[in-house]
Amino acid sequence: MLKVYNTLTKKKEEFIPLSTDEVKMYVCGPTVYNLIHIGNARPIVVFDAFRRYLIDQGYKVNFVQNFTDVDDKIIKKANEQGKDTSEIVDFYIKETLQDMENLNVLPATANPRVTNEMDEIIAMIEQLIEKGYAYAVCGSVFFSTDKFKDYGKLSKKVLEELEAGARIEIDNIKAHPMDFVLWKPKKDGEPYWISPWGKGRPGWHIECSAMSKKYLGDQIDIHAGGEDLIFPHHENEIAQSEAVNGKHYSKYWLHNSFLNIDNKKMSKSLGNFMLLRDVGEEFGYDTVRFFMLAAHYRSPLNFSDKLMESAKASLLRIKNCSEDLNFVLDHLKNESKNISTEFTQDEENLLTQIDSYNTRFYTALDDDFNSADAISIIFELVKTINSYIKTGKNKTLLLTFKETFDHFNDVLGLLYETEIKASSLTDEEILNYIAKRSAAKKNKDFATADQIRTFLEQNNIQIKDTREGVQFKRV
RNA sequence: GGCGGCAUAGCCAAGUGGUAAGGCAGAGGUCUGCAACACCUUCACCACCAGUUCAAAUCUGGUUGUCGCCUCCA
Repeated sequence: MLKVYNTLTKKKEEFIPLSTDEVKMYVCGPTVYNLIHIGNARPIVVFDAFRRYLIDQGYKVNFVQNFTDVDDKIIKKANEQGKDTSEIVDFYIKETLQDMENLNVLPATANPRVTNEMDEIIAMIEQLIEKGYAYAVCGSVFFSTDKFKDYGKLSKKVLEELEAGARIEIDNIKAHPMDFVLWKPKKDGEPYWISPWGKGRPGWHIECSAMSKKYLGDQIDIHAGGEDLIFPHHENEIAQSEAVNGKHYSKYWLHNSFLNIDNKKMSKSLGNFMLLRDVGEEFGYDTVRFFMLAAHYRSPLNFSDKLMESAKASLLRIKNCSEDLNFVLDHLKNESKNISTEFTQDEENLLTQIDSYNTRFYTALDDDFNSADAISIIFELVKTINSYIKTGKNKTLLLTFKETFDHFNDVLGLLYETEIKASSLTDEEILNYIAKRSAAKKNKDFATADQIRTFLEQNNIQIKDTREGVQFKRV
């Protein structure tokens, strides 16, 4: 039974979707004015893995992630570079989608862009005005926070206290200091759309409410994003959506904790961010993915080169196991005499062990998606497999190992083909060198043997001596 | 000022009432021509104080430290 921590109730709750076989999930996407940083990558990775788990549980997941493609920072960047905003936006959306692919993120069911959804956004604002939740002043439209009685239910904030906060600028065209903007009037040099209130563009919060409504309907199962979005973004979304639809909006609100750098929040505005692109190229995107899933999504996670090195070494252990297992199975194909059909007592015990790994793996993920705990089970399985393949040859058991191991890795999306550095050598050439090295070893000409090994390593080929022969892989 | 999170080995990180998963790094060993990979062994009284309990890292109160939200932010 899956339980998730719901920010709305501050409790772990049993996950029961609105419909028995489908889950509607909305994750707030990035504002596209730069390549995404590794902090942006955390919700992307974590909620992708969560989605995979739901799929594994038999749900069809309708997964929507938007791109915010109209925003002050985008306009600023366009002006700086003397380009049209659409040019900036198209470029960064393309690059962000590439980053997601590099992270082995499943494509979303829909990736709506704000600028394509203006009709829905304007229509929603009109309805808010009609229902008395919003008012227009001087080309702006504001949401009237004190009209929505549940305002603050997600962030547990009380209007009066927010009002007392010193950091809120008093804007005298607003009826209430906490009212937030739904539509802002056009300024010089800014892109604009025509609305009943004049030329302008939408406020940030209404965009997600409108896109979520259009692509998923009035009610959704899961709304997810970074914890900093709880207030005001998600709080305002609830106000807008529930005011218009008259229904409870999202059943579960999931928020990931931050990825910090030097124990400080990383953000575009603080300027202490690292681009996913750079980190991914240096340590491998699969390492980034592993790193993020190796901690619980609601725990703060610190980032450093040292930690990435460590994560890379950890992941290598899983990769090596996968390769060794495949190698042994491959080897067994050509060698029928070694295939035993009877299980020894030890092998029977291992089958029981696999069952227990399965149970523990699912128990971990059922408990608020504890991917860190689940990964620890993978490592236990790795150890068991590594021990067995040293001597064990039972094909049925080996296949059971493989099935379980691959399944665990698939649920988290952990092992996938990453870009392989081109080597000028063909497989045939490599095998040739390996044969030469083996011959040299046989003649105790170790100098030549080592020379060949070094040569191959320089060409990004790693070789490994095993009982069954020499393995190689491109790295 | 208001609200919230966190504090577990050298590092990272699970565990939320019955005497501490897992990974990296380290040490010793097996394997190897040497290495890499792998395997075996080894490595924590859980920030501090008080309390509840037969029993607490785990619950309660307090202290200290730390991070975040209240403003664009994943």
